Amino acid sequence: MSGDHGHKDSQVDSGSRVNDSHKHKDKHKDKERKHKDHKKDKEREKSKCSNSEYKDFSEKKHKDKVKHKDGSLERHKEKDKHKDKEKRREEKSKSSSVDGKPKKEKENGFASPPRIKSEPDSDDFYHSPKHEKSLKRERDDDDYELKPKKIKTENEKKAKKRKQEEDEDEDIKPRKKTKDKKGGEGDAKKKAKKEPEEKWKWWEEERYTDGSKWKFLEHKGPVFAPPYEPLPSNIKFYYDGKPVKLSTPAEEVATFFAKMLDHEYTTKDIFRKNFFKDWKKEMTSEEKSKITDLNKCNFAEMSEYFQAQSEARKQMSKEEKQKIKEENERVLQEYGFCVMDNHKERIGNFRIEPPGLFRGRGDHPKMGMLKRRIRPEDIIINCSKDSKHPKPPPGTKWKEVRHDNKVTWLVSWTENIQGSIKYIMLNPSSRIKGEKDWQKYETARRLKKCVDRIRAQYRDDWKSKEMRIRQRAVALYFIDKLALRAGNEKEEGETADTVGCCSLRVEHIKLYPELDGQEFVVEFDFPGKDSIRYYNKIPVEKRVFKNLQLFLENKQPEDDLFDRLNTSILNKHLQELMDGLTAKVFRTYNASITLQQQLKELTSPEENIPAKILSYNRANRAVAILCNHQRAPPKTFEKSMQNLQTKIDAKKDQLSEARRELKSAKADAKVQKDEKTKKAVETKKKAVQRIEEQLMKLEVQATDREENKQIALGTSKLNYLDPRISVAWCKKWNVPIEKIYNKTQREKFAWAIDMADEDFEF
DNA sequence: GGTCGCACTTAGAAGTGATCCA
DNA sequence: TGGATCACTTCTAAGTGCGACC
Repeated sequence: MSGDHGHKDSQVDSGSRVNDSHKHKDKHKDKERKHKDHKKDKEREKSKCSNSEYKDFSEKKHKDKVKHKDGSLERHKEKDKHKDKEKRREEKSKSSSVDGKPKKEKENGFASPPRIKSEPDSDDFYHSPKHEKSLKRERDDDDYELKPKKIKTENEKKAKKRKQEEDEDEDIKPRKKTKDKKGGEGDAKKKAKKEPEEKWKWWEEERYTDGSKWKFLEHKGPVFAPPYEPLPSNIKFYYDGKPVKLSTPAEEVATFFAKMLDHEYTTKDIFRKNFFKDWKKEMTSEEKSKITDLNKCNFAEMSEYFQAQSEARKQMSKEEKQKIKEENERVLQEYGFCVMDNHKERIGNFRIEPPGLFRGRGDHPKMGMLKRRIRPEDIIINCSKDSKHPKPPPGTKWKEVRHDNKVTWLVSWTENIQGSIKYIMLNPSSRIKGEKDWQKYETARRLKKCVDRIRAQYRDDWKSKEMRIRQRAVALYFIDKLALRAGNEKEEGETADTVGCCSLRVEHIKLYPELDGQEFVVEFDFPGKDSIRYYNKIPVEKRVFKNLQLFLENKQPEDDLFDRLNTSILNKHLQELMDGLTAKVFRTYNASITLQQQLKELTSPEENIPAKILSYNRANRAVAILCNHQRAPPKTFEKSMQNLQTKIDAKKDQLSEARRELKSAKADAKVQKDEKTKKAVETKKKAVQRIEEQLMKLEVQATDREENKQIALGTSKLNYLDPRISVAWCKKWNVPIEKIYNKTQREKFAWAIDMADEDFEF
């Protein structure tokens, strides 16, 4: 079968990974040293491959890497770069307009021009007075894969829904007496009553095919961070043992540090250095001359004050808490929704990020820098011309109001740490996100149809005369087999040193002709996204192994493993193999196909619902391991395991006691032979059975928790697993969908829940 | 053809609040 | 009833990949 690519052997069972925030030597890197052997290398390759295509690429790479050599220029360059970016953005905004000719957009299978249809009014809609015309769109008939299923009649649908609810009830009834956890089915039923009956089924409608994302967009703009509230006068900051009254801007930045005092960050040298540098920029000249050493600063009183405040918040009365809740709800109702093409849609993040200290992951060179406060003057608003534009706070103005319907964001601003753009976008349950998600899984399903051909091709390419093709083929093999990320090149000194497949360096792999009884083993050990360690030992095919040996020849540890390859070359090649194919599609495909296979393998028809859910979680876990989705073990992990073990021990004692009682009851019954003692035996028997079941449950829970210690299931569930596989599985085995997806997840995957039947095949 | 900016997805951590249990 | 625990939500960093531009 196309989907089977040995994942189970290579990673699913790989128990050797460790979650370890990767500590990185500051090896990275003297660029000249890094490439000092390239000339030699190139000559070697020339003689081996008699290939001319490869030769310029490494030179180019070399040139690029040298260009930021002078660290002293970085800040100026950064400033200039930001200015440059801003300028370009401004120019772009001038030229970008909904009225302009739409640029060609490649949308897999989205190909026909839109046509506005009339749509009946509904409570779900939220009309703008300026926008009365309806915006239903037309679908292309050729669009087979993404074609929504035939719309059922209302009666059919209701009957089916009722039937489903009845079926679910059957499952739910016996467990109703037991715990009714949040997100559990009982709860879900209660909540379902509150949810509006009819949700907008965007997946049954036509899609835009001209590259536009919307025709009408209206929103209230962002919610800004609350202004800084100065500390009470009795809370002091001390320098060198003496109290120092700070100016308000300096005090505000000091509080950012004080709030993080308990965090490991504040012990890190880079963090402290960056913080102090940026803090000084906020100080008055007098403060600057007085406060010269961070080690002499004492933030303890501030820190205690914030801790006390946090404690006080926890201790607030019910009424006070309720008041805050209501206020939050009011803000949500006002700012948390927008109107996009006649539908009220939830916004994902409508609050502007508050100022604070930058928390980069891993050994981030910029950690501790001051994330400045974002003001209305930094904000670009995106909405439609004919909408009611959001108003800036009194006395301020927006940087710009733009009407670009080729993008999905509502608000954007440029952050000051990396100079990148931040956005306010819609919630995952929105049409715009859902369509994209659906499309992603359809692309992955198309890969399924041609993956055998692609695999045959890259295996063939392992023998190519051209080094660049061999490298491409080996890299693709890793991306496919190990679900590695593409590995874009990164600007040095700007971010933590992390890599993906194409950016692997020699130091990240070790080759073993034989290891633990296996031939041709490759050991990977590198910091991946978010500086999460990827550690894996896998046996590979001989030809891959030989190729890797060749790639490593005459290279230094800090040299690129694939020096003839980058993500752009790889993706260009993939695009030729299949329309819309990129490196990340392999991750989606392999994750989804693994889930489907594992579910088939692990689900036993005779199992009860909890056992089936355990099987589902195990299948999900197999994918999480494949994708290396790790988490730091919860701080309370050891303790909670200990508590669970105590419970298990107590339950075991209880079981022994119950068994003893049963034995003695049996003995009594033997002697007395009356109804009363017989009944007592039955009661004791039942008690033993019940305790045995409880014990088993606790033991399963312990196993599950232990297996999940360092594995995060959520990421794969939300981003890589085609939800239709899970929905079909639930329908097939009568498992309530609420057991697999919580409310938010059900909203995100509403399209899949509605359209997938039990016989859906990825 | 390469570089860079932009738009968007993917990611783990932190924060919050509901539920459990002594 | 209140503290502990855990599921869920929010936050925002860190990736990918496309396309404009030089």
